Amino acid sequence: MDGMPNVPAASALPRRDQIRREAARLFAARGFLGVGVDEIGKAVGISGPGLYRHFAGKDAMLADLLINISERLLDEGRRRAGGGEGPAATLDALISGHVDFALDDRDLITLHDRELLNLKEEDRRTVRRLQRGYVELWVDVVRQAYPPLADPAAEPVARAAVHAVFGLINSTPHSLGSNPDQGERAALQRDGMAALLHALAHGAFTAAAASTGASAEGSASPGA
Amino acid sequence: MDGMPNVPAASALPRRDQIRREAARLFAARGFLGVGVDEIGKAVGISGPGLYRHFAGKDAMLADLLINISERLLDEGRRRAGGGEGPAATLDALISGHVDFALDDRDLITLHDRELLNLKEEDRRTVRRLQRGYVELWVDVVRQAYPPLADPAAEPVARAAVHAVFGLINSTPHSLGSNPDQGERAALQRDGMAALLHALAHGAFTAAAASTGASAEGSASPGA
DNA sequence: ATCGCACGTTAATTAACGTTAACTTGCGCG
DNA sequence: CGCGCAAGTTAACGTTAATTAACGTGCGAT
Repeated sequence: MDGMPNVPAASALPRRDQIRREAARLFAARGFLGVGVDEIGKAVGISGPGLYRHFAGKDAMLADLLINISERLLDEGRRRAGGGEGPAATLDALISGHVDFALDDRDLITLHDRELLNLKEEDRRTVRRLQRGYVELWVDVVRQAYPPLADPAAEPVARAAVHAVFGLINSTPHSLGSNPDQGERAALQRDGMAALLHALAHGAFTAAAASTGASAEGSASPGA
Repeated sequence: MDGMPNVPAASALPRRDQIRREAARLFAARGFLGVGVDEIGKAVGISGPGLYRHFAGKDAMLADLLINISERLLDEGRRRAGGGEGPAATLDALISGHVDFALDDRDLITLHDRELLNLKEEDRRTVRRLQRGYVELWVDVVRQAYPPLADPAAEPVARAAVHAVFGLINSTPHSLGSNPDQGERAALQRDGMAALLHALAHGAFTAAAASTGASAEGSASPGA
């Protein structure tokens, strides 16, 4: 237990990470319960139970993926929120970060809200805590960027709008063409999609703020 | 084969529909592969294989649910699109229809884009054809309502925006409080959420149109 | 050289699940 | 009355999947 002679840190891609990537791809494509461990093994060149040298079990792979993505989202979000710029620029940074994530880690974003129910209670709580932190981060920034949403009564509106914008940005997997060679019909390229999603998110928040300023923004307003 | 003496049409809720509802609830909660037929049976008061008197198999239940929801969406969409009003009013009608659907049939909306991969090839093609028709309906109306999007080069933008707005509206299951008695924190009531989603969708489309009018809207625009 | 461990392999174990078989029951109708 | 069928029941079957056991192999360090 002296140095670290056994750690293959110099290897191009550690087996563990290779498994992570393939597992994410397969889980995203066919669902956690829809892929067997043998299939994951085959995807990384080893077969079946050999995976158990690297992960405690199939559940542990999913937990690793979901916890890691949630942590990365939250960390990067905190980093961008701490940029010391104005609320508007901060919100832009948050949006860009999330858009990049959705475009570059499509598999993980898909898993992130599709497979939460396949986690054991403890891991699910962990992920949910991280997700909640991330949402709160956004809610705070959005309310600073749009004064009408800063009203205490508008807090549920801001929160719902944040969730909705997540759904908007995460819609990418459904609309982006799969193969890069030829668009299935004529899909947008990555950067165009990023710009569009950014604009859409902005438009949604602007509309949320505008809708709040008008009539009843509180809890129960009967009638039209 | 004379009249129809055997059809229990007068019953309060035909067994078949009861199964549909419970299966949708369970599938949405824990995934198609995550619930067993015994569990579905127990939910409707019969046990296990008794379901096979009403459906050809578990696959058939999911297919029934997904095809039905896709048909309902498309039919209602066509109905609202044929209202003979202006493009703006038509788009409003489409949005309202989809919002109602997302709020009132949350389970089905969840299944709609979560469980498509668990269908057999033929059923999957059927559902995809219906979904595609629904998307085309929206794309046409959106492009009429927002002239900048009518430009042929902006067609991919319009399509992506439609997908994104679907993701936005369908985010409801994640953000709406589950139990009606007491909001888990302080969630929006149904009508408030409907109004908000409507406004957000509008804002997103407006932003899409605005973003198109400005710079390069074509395929590849290098640089910033 | 050889000990020991990281990393795999294949075979066995166990549990769960979808589906089918064989059998019951209650009710409408000639 | 008693036929016949819709609608269930429980038991059995066959498959599949996750996990564990038992067993190899190559290499780095003493």
